[in-house]
Amino acid sequence: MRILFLGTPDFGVPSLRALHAAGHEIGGVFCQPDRPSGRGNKLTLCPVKTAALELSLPVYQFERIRGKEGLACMRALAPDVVVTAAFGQILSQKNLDIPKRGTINVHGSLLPKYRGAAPIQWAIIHGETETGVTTMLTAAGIDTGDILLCEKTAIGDNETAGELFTRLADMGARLIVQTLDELDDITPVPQSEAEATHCPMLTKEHGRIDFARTVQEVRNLVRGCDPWPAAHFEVNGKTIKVYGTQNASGEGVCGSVLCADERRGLVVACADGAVELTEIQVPGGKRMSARDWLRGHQL
RNA sequence: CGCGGGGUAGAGCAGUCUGGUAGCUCGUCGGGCUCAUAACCCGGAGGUCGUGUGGUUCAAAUCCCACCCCCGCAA
Repeated sequence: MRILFLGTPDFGVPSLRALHAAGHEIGGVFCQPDRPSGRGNKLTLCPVKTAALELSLPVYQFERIRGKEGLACMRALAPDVVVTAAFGQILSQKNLDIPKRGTINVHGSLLPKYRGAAPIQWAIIHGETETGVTTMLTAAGIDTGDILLCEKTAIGDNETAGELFTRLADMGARLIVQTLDELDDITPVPQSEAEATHCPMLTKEHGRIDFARTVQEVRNLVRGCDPWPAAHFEVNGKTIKVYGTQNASGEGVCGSVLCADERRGLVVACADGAVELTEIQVPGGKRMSARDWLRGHQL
């Protein structure tokens, strides 16, 4: 089938590679425009573009794919199917009308739960024990289209968003290939609006740790915000990022530091107990074990 | 030329401003104490101070120059 692939960040890369490897004709890869980013504000290519160039596929970038130029470009490429994977722009009905056999999206959750921009992180933050990937026919709403296939997976007790992200991206790649293979035999199933939940795009503010919550909730936040935006809290005007935790013993006013020495580690009181922050990062410093950091610093 | 912090022993840091014998905590090795210990005491090993056949100097971790690498913010 002649496919147009729309994606921008890492999540889409395995799907793009898998479709290419499966022998599909990829008429074009669309991604967000290159933007200045990173230290020094250098112009940075997005992961999907980098992968597309490696595969010698033509890349198209539009500020608004819904715009006249974007639509014209898509039409000119005459796709059978459009595949989207974390593209980052919302398609209009005009975009959706272009491919003969429809637009299919790969999403990192078990729809209709966790519609929206950061389903993987939110699933962990909310303490879910199971998630998955879903392929669906794209409709005009955000992640509201009829479901084609889905695959479940358990979330590990200590699994971080970054780790789960990688696993789901690979699962999504297999699932999108399977979906296209079996497209004629799959009956699309409408989503249950009653069960639908929507999650917002993650911001740095979402990573702020509220020690008035339970130990488990704090630990879920840390896992779900790793590696970005990183769970963090302020002390003495410094932002300390937290990447690793474990249960600890102790009681105290929520947020109070119960101990901070290299022997006992960095322990903070929460609503129903205490949590040890085992891996941290301070501004300008590397990620390191809290005990290492405490050898040379005081809190 | 977006803003900023940093590279010193296996780990984490101080020392740099004000140039003058390389320090601290931990780990490690050996010994001691203890019913015992991640406790305590004594002793030891371990460093081209990011790189430079760079500059200044009687003397450079420290001042000057160039380069490499790591990281935070902002996007």
